[in-house]
Amino acid sequence: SVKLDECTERASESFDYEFEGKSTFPIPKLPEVPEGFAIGLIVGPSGSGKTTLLKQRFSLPDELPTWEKGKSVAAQVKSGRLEAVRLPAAVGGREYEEMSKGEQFRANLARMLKAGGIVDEFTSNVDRQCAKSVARGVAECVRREGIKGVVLATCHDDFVPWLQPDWVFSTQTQELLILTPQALPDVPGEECVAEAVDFARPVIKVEVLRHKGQGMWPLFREFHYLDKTINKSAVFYVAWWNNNPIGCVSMLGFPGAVRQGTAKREHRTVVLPDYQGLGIGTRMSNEVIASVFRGEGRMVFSRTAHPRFGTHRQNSDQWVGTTANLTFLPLKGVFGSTSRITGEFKDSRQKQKLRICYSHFFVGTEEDRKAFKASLPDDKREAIYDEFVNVWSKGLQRDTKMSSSKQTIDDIREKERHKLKQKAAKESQFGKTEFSKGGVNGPNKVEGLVAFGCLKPGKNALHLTVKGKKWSVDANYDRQNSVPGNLSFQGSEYGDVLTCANAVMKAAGGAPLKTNAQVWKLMEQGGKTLQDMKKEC
DNA sequence: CGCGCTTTATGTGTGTACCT
DNA sequence: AGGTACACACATAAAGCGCG
Repeated sequence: SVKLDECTERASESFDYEFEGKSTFPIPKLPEVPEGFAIGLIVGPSGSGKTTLLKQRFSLPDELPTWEKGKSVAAQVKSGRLEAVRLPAAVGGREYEEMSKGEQFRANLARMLKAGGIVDEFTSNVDRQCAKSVARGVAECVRREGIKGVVLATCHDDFVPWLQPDWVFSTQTQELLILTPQALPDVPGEECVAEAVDFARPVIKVEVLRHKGQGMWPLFREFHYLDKTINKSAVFYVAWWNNNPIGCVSMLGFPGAVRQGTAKREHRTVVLPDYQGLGIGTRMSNEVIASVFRGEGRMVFSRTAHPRFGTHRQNSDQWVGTTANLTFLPLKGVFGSTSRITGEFKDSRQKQKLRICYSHFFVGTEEDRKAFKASLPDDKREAIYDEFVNVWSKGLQRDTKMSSSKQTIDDIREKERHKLKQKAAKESQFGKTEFSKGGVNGPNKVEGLVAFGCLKPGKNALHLTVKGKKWSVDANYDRQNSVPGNLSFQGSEYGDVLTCANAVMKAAGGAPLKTNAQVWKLMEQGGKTLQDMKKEC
């Protein structure tokens, strides 16, 4: 627990992360390790519980070893230890305080090479070549002297072959690997020089590959900022840096009669915490989206609540806003699907309703668009491309309008919150409704609210019996004064009546009802059952 | 192997509220 | 009365998975 101050609040806000001053996280569970082991290794990313585990299971000392002033480090460690940690004699002759951080780490390591020695942040302070060399030195020393029970924790695992530990535990996958130590390999270019410092910005080469199935989602799900679910039909892409998966993107087909399988949308995008802040997320996502756009000839939509992602797209000429840009999660009305979400993810969805979300349409570069057009099916090329240009130009219009209105994100958020308040006021006036997946719980649970959007006042509505189930609506309802009248509704809501009616119409070979007006007409005929009407078809 | 289930968020069509 | 903005409901493509 920490005290909430302005800085913490601002930090949590800019990551769109709700923080109430308390954070909890599960401590990894380490199974029993082999009796009498020599070296154990705990591996996992920063913040995954390595240190906590060391404290709980292996009594990690709170303080580092103390060093006497005016006395060389070499004089305060056992013989052979400096070689083991690859500290040159010239360095070992110095006082502890005169050493660099990397050298100090190795000096402390030299002191911990004893039975039950516990070392956190193993090789964090040295370059990777040196790490391998140190690992080999430690392994040699431990084997030579028959030291038992040394446990090292680290966020690297590149030196494992040179350490040959008896077991490795991953705090990320919670897996314990029991190993049989093998002969130690030589470290190429074994001499360990002082840590090289490179101020040049490194080039990060990330490869994004399609991954069959969703087997890798569990690696990323914990780090998705809102939601841990993934759609079963999501096509999954993984970003690799060297041989490490560092992020993922998934794409879904876009539903809708209008789109007719011509569009896709982005679904889940995650960059693992250790790699965030490098601009990988937006590039990775753009790469996948551009390839779907160019190669598959699909228009691409994407909706995000993440401020960085959204802002990037707002400022990019490769994206235009859609009608849902800069709104809260659409509240599909009191009967809408979002209000029916139950179970494990209800809370995260509820929170999402209070976030400004960005919705964008990918338009790419000139070159992207050429490739997109080229990959469209011949017979529909012009039609789909026209549609693309149409959506694009509408988006541009909206963007222009939006930027000329000079509204800030805060203004929009305030406006959206106001809307929610009004909705809540209506609910408190007419009572809150309860929903289950199949519709409304029991009869009469929806009075008032159902009349808001669905039924005309003063008209007797539909009385139906379908498959033995009774449907009746008596909508004597005074809309002007917004007071629920004598409304009773058995079965379900308007949408279900429509669906139900259409099902019968379809079975009977009639035209489906398309408009509310048609449904009302149907309702006005009151007294007839759908089965009766079916006979008339 | 085939079928059914599951999931998402858009544009469109429709109705409603509010302003001038 | 007309115009604009807002609000809500609807249909739906697609891939994997469980099940028979």
